Order: sequence, then C-alpha cells, then structure tokens
Amino acid sequence: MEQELLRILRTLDSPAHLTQAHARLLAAGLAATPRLLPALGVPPNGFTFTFLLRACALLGLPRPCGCVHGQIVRCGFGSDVFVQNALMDVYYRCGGGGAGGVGAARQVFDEMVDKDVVSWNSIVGVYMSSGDATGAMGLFEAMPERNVVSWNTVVAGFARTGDMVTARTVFDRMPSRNAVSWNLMISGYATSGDVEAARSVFDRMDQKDVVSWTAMVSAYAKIGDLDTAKELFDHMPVKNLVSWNAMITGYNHNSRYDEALRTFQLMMLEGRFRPDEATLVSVVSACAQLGSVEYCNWISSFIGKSNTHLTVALGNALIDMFAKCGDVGRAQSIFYKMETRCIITWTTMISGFAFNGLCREALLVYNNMCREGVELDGTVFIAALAACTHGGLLQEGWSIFNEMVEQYNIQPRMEHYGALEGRWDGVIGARTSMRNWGIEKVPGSSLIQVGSEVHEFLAKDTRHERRKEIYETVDGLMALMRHTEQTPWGLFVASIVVIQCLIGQQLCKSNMGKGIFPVVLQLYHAEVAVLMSRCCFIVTTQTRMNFTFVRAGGKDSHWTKWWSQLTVAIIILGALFYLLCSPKLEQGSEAGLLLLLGGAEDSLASAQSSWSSF
DNA sequence: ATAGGGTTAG
Repeated sequence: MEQELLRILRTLDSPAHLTQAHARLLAAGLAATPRLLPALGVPPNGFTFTFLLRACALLGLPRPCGCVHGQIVRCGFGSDVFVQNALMDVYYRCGGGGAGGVGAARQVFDEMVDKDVVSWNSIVGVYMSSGDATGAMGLFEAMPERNVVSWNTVVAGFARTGDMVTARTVFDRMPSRNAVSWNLMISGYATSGDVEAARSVFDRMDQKDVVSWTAMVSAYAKIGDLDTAKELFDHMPVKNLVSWNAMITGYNHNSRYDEALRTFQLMMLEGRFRPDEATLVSVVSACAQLGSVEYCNWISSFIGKSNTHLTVALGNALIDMFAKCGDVGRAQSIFYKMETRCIITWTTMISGFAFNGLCREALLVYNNMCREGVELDGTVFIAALAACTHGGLLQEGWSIFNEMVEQYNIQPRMEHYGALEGRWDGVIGARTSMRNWGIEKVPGSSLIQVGSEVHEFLAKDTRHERRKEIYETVDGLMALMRHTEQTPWGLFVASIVVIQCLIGQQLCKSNMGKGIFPVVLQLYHAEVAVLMSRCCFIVTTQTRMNFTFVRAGGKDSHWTKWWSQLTVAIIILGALFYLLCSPKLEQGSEAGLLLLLGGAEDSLASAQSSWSSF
C-alpha cells in the first residue's frame, strides 16, 4: 500500500496534482507517515532549519543538532547567514553553556563565509554568558561594525556578573542608547543591591517603559522597601502581567503573603490580564505559607478550571501547598500527575509527608527516587534525614546518611548532623541536659504575655506587625550561618543567637509592661536544632521552639533604647568571649564540642532559672 | 535571528 502510493506520488508532475494528492492523503489520515510526507516534495528553506534548530535548542540535545547540521550542509544552507546564526546559538546551548559549547559555537562562527552584525553579536554574547569577559571584549573590539545590540550585549554581560563599574564604563562609551541599555543598568544595579544607583539611572532616563518601572518595583521589593515599591507600582503609566507578578512576588519575599493574595485579587478584578505560570506559582506559594485551607481550595480549583499546564515549578508549588495545609493526599496526586519531576519535586514530596507525620511514606518516596536514578543533591538528604528523625527511625536515618556519604559522595554539612539529633547523644547526653535545664517547658509555648498584651506566634506566622524584622533577622542569621559554616564564625553567630534568646527571656521577665525590646526573634525547630547542636544542647525536632522577645505597648521609651544598647554590648562581649575561648576549635570534633560545652555551660547555668520558671 | 523586567522546596 505504502509502496504503491509512493510510486503514484513520484509520477505527479504539476503542483495542482500534488495538492490534490496531499488533500487525499490528509483525508485518509496518511499525511504524517514518515515515508510519504517527504515524497510530497516540499523542499526545505531557511525557515525550516531555523525552526528545526530552535526545537533542538529547546530539547538541549547535541545529537540531533549534528544531524540537522548535516542536513543544512547537504541542502545547500551552509552559507545562509540566518541559518548559520541559529546554528551557532544552538551549538552553544547544547554544550550546556560550558567551554564545549563555546568552542562549538566559535567553530561555526569561524567557518561562516558571510558574517553579519548578528553573527558578531551572537558570538560576543556566547563568550559573555560563558563568563569569559576578556574573550568577549576581544571579539567586541574586533567587530567590523557595531549596533546598539552589540553594546547592550556587553553591558548585559558585565551587569550579570555584578561588575557594574565596567558595565558603567561601557554604558558611558555608547554612541547611542535605547531603552534596553538603560534598563540593563537599572536591573544590574538592582541585583547588585545598589537601589540608589538604580534609582538615579531610572530618574535620568527619559524613555522609561514598562520594563524600567517593573525593574524598579522589584528592586525596592528586594530590599524590603515595599512602601516605595507599591508607590511606584501605583504610579506606573502602563502595567503588564510581569509588573503584577513583580508586585506579588515582592510581597512574598517580604513574608506579606496576605497582601500578595490581595494584589492578585486586584489583578483579577481589573480583568485585563490572565495569570500565567509565574503568577500562579507565586500565588500558590503564598497560599502555602498562609496554610489557609480556603485559599488553597480556591486557587487549586481556579487552576483546575483554567486548564493550565502543570509545569514542574507549578507542580512543586502545589505539592508544597497541599502538604502545608495538611492535605497530603492531594499533594501526592499532584506528584503522580506530573510528567517531569526535578530534585525539588522529590524534596518537596518527602518533606511534605514528613511534615504531616507520615515518615514511612516519606521514606518510600526516597526509595522510589533512588530507584529512578535521579541525580541527588545535599538538600534532599536533609529532608530524608529529617523524616527519619521525625518518625524516630534512627536506624534508617543512619543508613541513609551512610548511603549519602559512600554511595552518592555527598559531603555531610552541618544541616545533615542537625537533622540527625542522635548524633550528639553519646557526646553530651543532650536529652538529660535538656531536662536538667528545664528547656522542655519553654518550647511549645507560642503565646507570650507581656504586661496586659498577649503575643501569639504560630508556625511561619504572617500576622505579627513586626514580622518583617522577624524574618529579616532570621534570614540574615541563616545566611550568615550558611556563609560561615565549617569555620569558627559559625560558632560566633550561634552564640549570638543563644545569648539573644537568653537575654530576651530575662528582659521579658524583669520588664513586664515597660516596653522592652524592639527585636522579635522567632526560630523554628530545624534551625534551632542546628544552632543549638553547635552550642552544646539539642532540641528534639518534634518540638517547635519559639524564642520571642516582644516589646509591649508599642511605644518607644528611653527604657527601650537603654535596653537595646545594653543588649548589644552584652552580645558583643559574649561573642568575644566565645571567640577567645574557642579560637582553634575544629568543627565537628568531639574535643572541640566538649571544650565549647565547658564554656557554654557556665553562661547557660546562670540562665537556667529563668528558662524553667518562664 | 542577537540585548532588558516577574517563577517553586529545604
């Protein structure tokens, strides 16, 4: 049958007959048959290959690129400048952005008979995004002609690496600039944290477009200045979907999830934009943080109705959301529905089960993951180990820990030890010490009364008026901890936290009702376990600890200032004390821990009474 | 075709 049709097709010689035959094949459902389709005789052109190459780039597979390259040469497009430019881009992307990709792209570039500005711009961009600024600048200087895109490519390259000094130099040298050039400077300054500089570029710009405004909104949101972000957002002459997304994620990053949702609702009320995946990811994660079942149901039914494709990011966010509001069954069904998963998907599902106390199920997910041969990272092991500890499955925890080290060659970090509380039991008898110090009475209490006011703290609370400070403090400490892990500075930071907690308790106790301390510090069990295991006592991971210093009444008095100054002084002295006592401590060494314990025990003992009586 | 703003877990 197929042979017969092929024979007939070959005999056709006029376009009209060909069209007729094509129509008949379509009607018979045979047009897509791989051997008949080429016989219809439509020759490829430049567009064929640029689209084909784009498909290769999306797949990121080097092998089809080679085949397509062969076809390009065979069909006589070896010197078509459009096709060659696309080919260069594809070879770079399929090389994974590394040196191999750069080499392949460079080879295409060198072999090109005709090069136009786009070819030069592309190769400069390739060198820039591979991190080779010197190579890029060499090519840039050698360019026979430059247009505004050439200049922008270089500015973008320097801005991406955070080298705003060089970016500025190039920007100032530009013979002419367009909106993109200015916007590159704005976003470059914003990502390097210099909002002032970004703002001054923005103010000097006389062709501000929606991108400039949006970049400024997210710049202010990033440094936590939501008032200015909101003000700019409200005054934007034109908003698009990305602007709304920027405002919503700005609220998310500052833990103001309810306002994120309100902004989303405003956008929906306005009705001009349909939420895209980025919007939904942000909204879902805001719902997850709020843990409100009504919001979660609403957004999930909205997603269901809007027929949105379940991408990896959205799937991950949904799994997290359902798990956080206790519906682990729906979390799991999302997990199964996902066509592609990444390491975050697995991590989220494992922690989702553990979060709901289903630690065996968490381990099943872990086992499935290992069977599927997913490439694992250190983080997924933190989740798996925490699941074991949480469920009291210490033996499983240890065997996973060993697998991690021996089979997957992942260096254990302090978070892994933190997840395995049993680690330190033999060293210091942590549980006993805890009981002795009366620590068990403090955790679990998330209500603190100061004077006549009751301050309530729930997990990841978003309602407290000083939540910005809470999360900034915690985030800052965590960042510092990450930055300084494996060095004595980790101890330094940990000691600050402990001392702050102790002082906070004492201040609360002795100054009820006077207006106490302007910092509210809230830590969760995992972080506390890590910090505390450094400072020689362990917190059971089942118990969430809320350390809070609360200021009552909301009025600043001279007492507040006085206490703040005193506290800062004590913190610095305490930190110095730790530093002097433990300058040569080796992290993780038992001798070091015991030494540290000796130092810490004294200061903790004095605070013991306030812990237990609180 | 080459350059610019927004995207999830621990």
